[in-house]
Amino acid sequence: MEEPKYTIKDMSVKFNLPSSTIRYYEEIGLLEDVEHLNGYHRIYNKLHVDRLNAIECFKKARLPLEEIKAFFEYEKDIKRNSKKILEMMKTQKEKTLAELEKLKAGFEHIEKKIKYYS
Amino acid sequence: MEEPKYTIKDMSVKFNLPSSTIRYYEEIGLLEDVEHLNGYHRIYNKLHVDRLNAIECFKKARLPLEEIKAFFEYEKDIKRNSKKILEMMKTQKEKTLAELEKLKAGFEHIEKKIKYYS
DNA sequence: ATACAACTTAAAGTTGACTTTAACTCAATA
DNA sequence: TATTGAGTTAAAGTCAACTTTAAGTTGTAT
Repeated sequence: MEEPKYTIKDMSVKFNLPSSTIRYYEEIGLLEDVEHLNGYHRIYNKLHVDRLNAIECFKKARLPLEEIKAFFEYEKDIKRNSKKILEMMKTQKEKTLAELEKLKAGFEHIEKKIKYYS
Repeated sequence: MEEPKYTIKDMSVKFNLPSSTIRYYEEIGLLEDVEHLNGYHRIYNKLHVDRLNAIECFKKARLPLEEIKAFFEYEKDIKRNSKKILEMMKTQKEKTLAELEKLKAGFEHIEKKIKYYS
């Protein structure tokens, strides 16, 4: 079975991201080893799909792209870096939790306004 | 009883915001009618404290400052605008809810990583 | 063969929410 | 009275995360 390949348009549709953003992620090193057909058109594979999925997850948790990139760098040598990764994720867990609390508080403020103006 | 007055430093401490940010909020019209002592030093009152509290709540719900400003504008004529305000708040409720869902999903992704690397 | 849509690059521009800078003013303390 | 620390203004700068632009390339449909 052939490995599935994707054009930038495929990826753009799959992830609902503009092509320019996908190119930008490559430029800043978030997407690596992108094949260029005839040294020109980009071709993506399953690894890139997985990578973009992970990026989207981390984005939801509000990790800055630089942090996400660092994570992938560490992941290249898990043996050496698993402790560092764990530390990083735990730090991020706290931050995300704090964000969640703030957002919940904000949500309740909005709900109060809705009650008041109903 | 005298109405309590606050310097910009008081407000900065009270809200844990840099003075420059408080000045900036005035500049973009989020804080209004700020008294200037001798036409110079800013003096804030209870209304400004209330206003900044509301701003902080809306910020937690991730309303852009422009939206927050629009809300305060509408609030100046509640009779005329209560319907508009309600609509605005309901729209925002949906957005904030969507944000909450995304953040929760992100949080779970982080938790998975922590389990994996523990 | 040619037109055309879709892709490419590098560089510059955008957005929101501040922050910093420089030059100045005022009030309080030594 | 002189200095100092806090506050002021307008304007420019910063930052992350993109987006747009301009000029060029390539594959496909006529």
